[in-house]
Amino acid sequence: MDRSSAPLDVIAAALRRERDRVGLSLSELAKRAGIAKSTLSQLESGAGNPSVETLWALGVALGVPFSRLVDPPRPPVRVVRFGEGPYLHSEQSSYRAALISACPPSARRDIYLVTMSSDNGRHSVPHMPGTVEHLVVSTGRVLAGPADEPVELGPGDYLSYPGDVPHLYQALDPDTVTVMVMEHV
Amino acid sequence: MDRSSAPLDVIAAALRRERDRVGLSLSELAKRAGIAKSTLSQLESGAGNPSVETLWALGVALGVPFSRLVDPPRPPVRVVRFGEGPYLHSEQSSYRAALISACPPSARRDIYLVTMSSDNGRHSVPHMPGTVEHLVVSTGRVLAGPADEPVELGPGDYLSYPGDVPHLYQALDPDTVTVMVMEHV
DNA sequence: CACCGACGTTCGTCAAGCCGAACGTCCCGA
DNA sequence: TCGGGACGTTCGGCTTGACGAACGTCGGTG
Repeated sequence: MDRSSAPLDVIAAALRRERDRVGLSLSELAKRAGIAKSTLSQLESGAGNPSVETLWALGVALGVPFSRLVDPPRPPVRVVRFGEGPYLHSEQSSYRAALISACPPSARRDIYLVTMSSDNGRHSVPHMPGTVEHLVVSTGRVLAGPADEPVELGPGDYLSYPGDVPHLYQALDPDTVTVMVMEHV
Repeated sequence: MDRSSAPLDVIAAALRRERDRVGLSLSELAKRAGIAKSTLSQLESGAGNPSVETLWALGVALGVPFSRLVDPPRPPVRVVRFGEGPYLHSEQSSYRAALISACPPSARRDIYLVTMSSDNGRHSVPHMPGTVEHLVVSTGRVLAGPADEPVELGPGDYLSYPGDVPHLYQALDPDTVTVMVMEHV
């Protein structure tokens, strides 16, 4: 089987990391998870390809969500000043979306700062299946949501909807600003 | 092994669901994932306990993140009007954080709308390990970040930092509003 | 200094995942 | 009506994950 993108070594690292964060010995963790310590030893050394149940049991015993074991780690402090972000200009002139926090390798969300100076609106084609969009309006009024049931929003309002269907974003005032979280699941 | 909380049936259901969402036949999906269709057949029928590699390959072939296969489903459209959220009042009077999008059962982020009318600031104890906080300031100036290296922010500015260390949030102007995404992994 | 317990690793056995091949079913076109 | 193709399921085999037992190492103790 192709192991190029396989998370086996990531799992190995995560197991070690989480285990000594919790402060458990290998033997102790194995006992709590109900698996043989030989098995755990091999997994932590990078050998082997655990079954879902085995990994699940380890996640439970460690008190961490399953996903924590299959993709990695830790972020630094990061600041993006207003106007600094790498802006994605649309061919529709007035729309600008700044990607202020891109999805790290296997994370699950992007954060955009969307500015729009009123327009006939922006229609978006569906994104990846499972995507969810979250909007929080900062300034101005906005019409957004699934193409067949858009919602009008004002400052401070929040809206979420599936991103894997056609949807739209339309400024109703000049100079609107919205925070958008695109959640990839 | 204890199968009470094991996600095997969830996986089976997810595989079927995702497969016919994508519109692939069992044979076709097996081919693309590089696994035997007999294997896939058993998995979809709920039998068996796939290895991580097998499940990973299926996730890649389906174009869905790994986690999508071990925990379920889909969100509706949801709106929270400004001021409607369930506010978490702090003992420090001027701080209000509205949880506008709570973390679904096994998701990975909460979204808050934080309003603060200037104060001597709010110090927060560390959250769960692995937590990351993201801030986008809507109005006013804010001093926020890890307790040992806070950053001053203005409207539109973005900041992220580990949430599992002591950190602070302090309004520098009256009536500040910030969108905060608390990411649990 | 020898003993004992806890640690993590290694080894042989058994069970189970994964595989390819063969099978039964359905549908469409000759 | 028959044949071909795609579908999903079932059946031996080979491979490999998971197990318990035994092992070498380290620290603390009588």
